[in-house]
Amino acid sequence: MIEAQIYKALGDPIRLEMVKRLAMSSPSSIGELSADLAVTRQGARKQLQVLVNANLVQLQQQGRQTLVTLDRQTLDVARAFIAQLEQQWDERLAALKDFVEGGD
Amino acid sequence: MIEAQIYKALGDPIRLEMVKRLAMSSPSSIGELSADLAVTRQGARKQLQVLVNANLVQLQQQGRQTLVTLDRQTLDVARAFIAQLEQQWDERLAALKDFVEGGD
DNA sequence: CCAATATGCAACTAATTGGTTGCATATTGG
DNA sequence: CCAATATGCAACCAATTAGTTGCATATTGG
Repeated sequence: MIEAQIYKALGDPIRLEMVKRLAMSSPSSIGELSADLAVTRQGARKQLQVLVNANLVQLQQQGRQTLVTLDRQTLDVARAFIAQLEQQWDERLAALKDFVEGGD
Repeated sequence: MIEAQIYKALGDPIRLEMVKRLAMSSPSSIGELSADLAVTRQGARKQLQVLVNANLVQLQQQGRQTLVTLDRQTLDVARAFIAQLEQQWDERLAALKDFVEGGD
């Protein structure tokens, strides 16, 4: 279940906030991304690493700061998987409806 | 961050497997849903409760068994939120491209 | 009626996660 | 050059989660 790790990474308010910030302004430095959260810089850094491990973001050194870039492809995997579940659900529902309505 | 709880619930292989099964055959009984997983029935039941708490599924008593139904609306919230992030990303990217290309 | 079925609840342990503090190190503006 | 900036790494503690075992209870087919 490759996708599980992605959802797990998104399943935390701090990490989701980081992803939201990146959607608005990517790349950001780790410092920017960690500002004004409810945790220390090092706490935020550990959360960021979870996003890195899930391939939701990528890091790139730049002088004394590190830039964080959102990985759109991984977001897409997450979205597409849910869309697929929904499609299966819808198809089954339609089939059931046909069956119930019978020869109408 | 209401969505975080939903992703967190999806962020586990056992729970994601349950959701996948439900997309194929909902409603299922708790027993069916818990069969052939790598954990005991009670272990599976605890995982199922996480899905209930995130409103991803609903329970409904039926005689001696309990039926589990997938909640499509909640899946939709999860999918739509990611889609929105992607859209923001795309818009920013387009704006940046326009800026770089300047008066072309 | 009663054994088999389907499930629930609680206590407990082990593993993982979330967060902190303390210290080290590389880069850079003035 | 050097103080300020931006970051990393490791040890540690607290809280949450994952999973188990053991036992209780309601429903139902024969």
